[in-house]
Amino acid sequence: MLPAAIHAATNKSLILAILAKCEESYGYEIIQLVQSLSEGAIQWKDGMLYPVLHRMEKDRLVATRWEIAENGRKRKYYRITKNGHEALAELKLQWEQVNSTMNRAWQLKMRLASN
Amino acid sequence: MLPAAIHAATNKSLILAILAKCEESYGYEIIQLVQSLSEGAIQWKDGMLYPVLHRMEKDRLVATRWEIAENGRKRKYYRITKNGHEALAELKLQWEQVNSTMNRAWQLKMRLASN
DNA sequence: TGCTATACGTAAGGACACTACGTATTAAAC
DNA sequence: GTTTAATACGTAGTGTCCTTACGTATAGCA
Repeated sequence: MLPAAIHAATNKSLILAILAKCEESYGYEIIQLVQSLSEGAIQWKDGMLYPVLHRMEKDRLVATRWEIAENGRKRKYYRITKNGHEALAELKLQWEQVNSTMNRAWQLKMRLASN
Repeated sequence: MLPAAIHAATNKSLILAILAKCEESYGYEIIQLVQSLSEGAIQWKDGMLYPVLHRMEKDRLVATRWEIAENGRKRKYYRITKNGHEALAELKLQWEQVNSTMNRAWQLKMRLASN
């Protein structure tokens, strides 16, 4: 399994990116979407996702409504808010900065002292 | 400043990548190298770095020696171990998987249901 | 003499991942 | 008909680890 730190660094971004494109989704489906998007590399347990969603709701990054789905099950649907869109843009920028740094680090060729 | 989660997800990789290319480095220099590599995006405080280095030493990812530097200061030099090289390779692979997922998430075009 | 840069360290608080567990419904398998 | 798996939500407790705030010490410069 991926390290906890990777999960912590990516969970909000992934959820927000998914909700930015679906008009709505719900916990169980998000877990499957992330697994599909990552080609199996990221497999969230439900106990890992729900606290994140609750925190994001508290922070007004997402809004929710309960509904009885067509299959008779009770579901809590999440949608992204304006705050959520702003947070997503910022997280994306931060990720790109850090990813560039990681790539530079892996390509280091003994020229550290001269920089 | 970057979120704590980003730091947690990247600090070991950055340190190991730097030490894989320098034969040796030390805390204060690593902080400056990371700042330079990231073009200022990542600015570690010393109190954030040293606990990470100590944990990595305990986990045998790095080995250390004390030395009096040419400027008369006492320095603790770190070098990467075999374990460290292996950990770096694994962390790099994990990062690439997750980065691919992030990129796919940001490029989603409403085709979630069909996958 | 005082300030800044260099260089190391720890303590305490807080945030949060992760496991384990609990509840409930539907559909399929046996 | 009964069990199992899939669906769907949730919380409690443990442990990890970031972060701030300190503390120690030397060198160089104004």
